[in-house]
Amino acid sequence: MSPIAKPQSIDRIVHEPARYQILALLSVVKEADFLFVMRQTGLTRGNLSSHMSKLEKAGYVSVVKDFMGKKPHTMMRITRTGRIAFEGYRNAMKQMLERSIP
Amino acid sequence: MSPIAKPQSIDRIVHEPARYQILALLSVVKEADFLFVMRQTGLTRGNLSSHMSKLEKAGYVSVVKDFMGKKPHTMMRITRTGRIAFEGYRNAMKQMLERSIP
DNA sequence: CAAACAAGTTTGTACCACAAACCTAATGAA
DNA sequence: TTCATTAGGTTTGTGGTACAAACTTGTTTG
Repeated sequence: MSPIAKPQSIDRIVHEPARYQILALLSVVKEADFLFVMRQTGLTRGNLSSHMSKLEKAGYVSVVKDFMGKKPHTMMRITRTGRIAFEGYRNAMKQMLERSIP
Repeated sequence: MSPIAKPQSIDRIVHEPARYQILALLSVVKEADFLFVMRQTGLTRGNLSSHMSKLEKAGYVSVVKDFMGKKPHTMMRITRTGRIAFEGYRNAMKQMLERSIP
């Protein structure tokens, strides 16, 4: 009966605040383009790009690049897996924050 | 009126789950020795040692080394600053987890 | 044409979490 | 006594990471 249970299975992909923000945003819209996400989250292009890669590699978002007129245009969506991971993280963290602290 | 507010000021010292665990434990006891914290958290000696250093450097815990009989004995407590940081983190995270998600 | 801009990607840097190796003193076996 | 093991930690080594700055590729503007 340990008073402080272990925060087992904190998903490190979601645990990073910048990525949490991205997932939180994508979880409330059908899709969003790169610049929109950049402005909403306040991330720089470089950071957003690398966080997006990590999320994509984890299968948490899908990215579609096409052209809008003649300019490249990157759209992203949260995947089913990503949504499950996001919700799982929220629940795990809520438990951790409530647990056994007077 | 951004739907996803920035998780401004997530304290990175507390944000690491291992350190959160340590602070959570220390927040409910007057003091604890190294081995007790090690067993409760499940951390290895090495990891606990380095996390303790980081917490001490941040001023979040105080560490007192003396001898118990002839063996070294390390006691730690959470500081006032540490308790404030810990509570602040919990509040910030709770807000982040509740905020604007349907 | 050249210079500036748009939309991203890659590189460089400083840090970090964890495990493995190490250290110092005490104890146990022979 | 001498050698190995244990106790209680600390230091080092490694692989990874977040962020900013530099770069890329194509387009628009003067």
